[in-house]
Amino acid sequence: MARLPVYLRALHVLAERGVATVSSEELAAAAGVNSAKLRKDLSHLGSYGTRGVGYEVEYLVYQISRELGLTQDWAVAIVGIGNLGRALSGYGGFASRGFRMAALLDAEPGIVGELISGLTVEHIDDLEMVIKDNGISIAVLAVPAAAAQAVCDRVVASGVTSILNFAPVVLSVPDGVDVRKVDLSIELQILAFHEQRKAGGPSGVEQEYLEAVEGP
Amino acid sequence: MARLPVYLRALHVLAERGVATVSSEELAAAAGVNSAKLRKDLSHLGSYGTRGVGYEVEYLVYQISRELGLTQDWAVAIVGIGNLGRALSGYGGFASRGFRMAALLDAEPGIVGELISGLTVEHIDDLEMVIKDNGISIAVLAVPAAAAQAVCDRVVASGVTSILNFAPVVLSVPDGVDVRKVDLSIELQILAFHEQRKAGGPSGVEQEYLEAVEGP
DNA sequence: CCGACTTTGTGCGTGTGTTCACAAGGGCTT
DNA sequence: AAGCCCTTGTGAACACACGCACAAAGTCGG
Repeated sequence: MARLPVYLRALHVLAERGVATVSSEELAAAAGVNSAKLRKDLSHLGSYGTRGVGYEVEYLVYQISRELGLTQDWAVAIVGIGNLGRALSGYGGFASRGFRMAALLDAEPGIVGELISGLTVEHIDDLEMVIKDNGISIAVLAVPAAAAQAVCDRVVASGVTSILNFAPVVLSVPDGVDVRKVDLSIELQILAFHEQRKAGGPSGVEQEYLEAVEGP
Repeated sequence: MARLPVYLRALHVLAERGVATVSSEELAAAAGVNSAKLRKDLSHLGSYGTRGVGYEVEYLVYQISRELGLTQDWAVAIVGIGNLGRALSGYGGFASRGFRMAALLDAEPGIVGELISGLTVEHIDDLEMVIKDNGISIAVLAVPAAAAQAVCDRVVASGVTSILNFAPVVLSVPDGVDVRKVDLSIELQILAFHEQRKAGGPSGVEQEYLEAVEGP
């Protein structure tokens, strides 16, 4: 389930505060979900709480981490070291959860060789070699839209089976390869949609198109 | 619907290629969804295609843009000009869709005054003034987790009703304020989860916790 | 002008996710 | 040791979204 990471983060906060046990009600509030949903999620992964008491924070952290595969070390490559790629390479939230930035790649000669977050940027021509040598199974694509599919094909051919795509295109990949897409512009558009709804919605302006196209 | 921006992007690509009309089947393939779903989405917003022909690309672009509120100009503020804030301020996908970066804010004296993407970074002490003077209704939060709720409260108090939150915390806001959360670490965790599933899943390691805690 | 073909719009069955509500179960107090 | 109270785990109703499949509708060729 996609909510497990949210629970996990809330649990980490509680653990830092020294909380030993937590009820489903409290944890659900911290995670921003319904308590029944949380209990069902946790029971679904077979983890047990104690009736009358709640869940032991440390135990639950371990169970969820294991379920998510965070008890192992994942080597991640970032392809495309523009502004976004740089931001991602320095993002602390990755390393603290078992993700190790293992390689940075770019096509721009002015960027290749640069030292960023302790890693030297390598040339994308060496992509296949870099991926195989470092045992990379997850790639982050922060490249321009026009290059995304080509880069995607190459990382898949090199053995990568999970891709986090920031380019605004729909990638096509073979079966067995997972793609998650983060589109920053889409998020803003969804906000604008709700914002407009608050302001009364688009009703009453149905004729705008004709006016814009044909003149009033 | 959250899929409209995806359709819109696909339509823009088609428009650039000079395509005049498109069938639901073609557009659905470009957007990566089922064609029946696409038709239902489009009919839901009252837009009409032509049976036997398809949808007129230009007309559909306008209809969806209007539905999403992209025909108006949205002023956006970015709070927190770290690596991520810089990447966002320079992201071209915003300006091309009716979003205008109107203000950049940060608390760090070394950053305030800096010129980034044509804007001077302002001090967060002036947040209320900046938001009101620029008519900002959407704020992007790229601040550290510890500061996020406080900043959120301030932008809401200043009249912002839509927030795009990159900080890894669950923000609490009054009714009428929309929050969308982008958590880069969560996306990777979800990928790791599927990656682990492919490799055989967490079965067989149930005893690891006891061993890790109590010794073998 | 007519018929065949294409594509939209939608009714319906199906499956999934969400929520309520409650019984089962365990701890804590007396 | 016994009963009370709290919390989990889950059964069942509900709501929603998805996709198939088809009828309505409009176009194009003859």
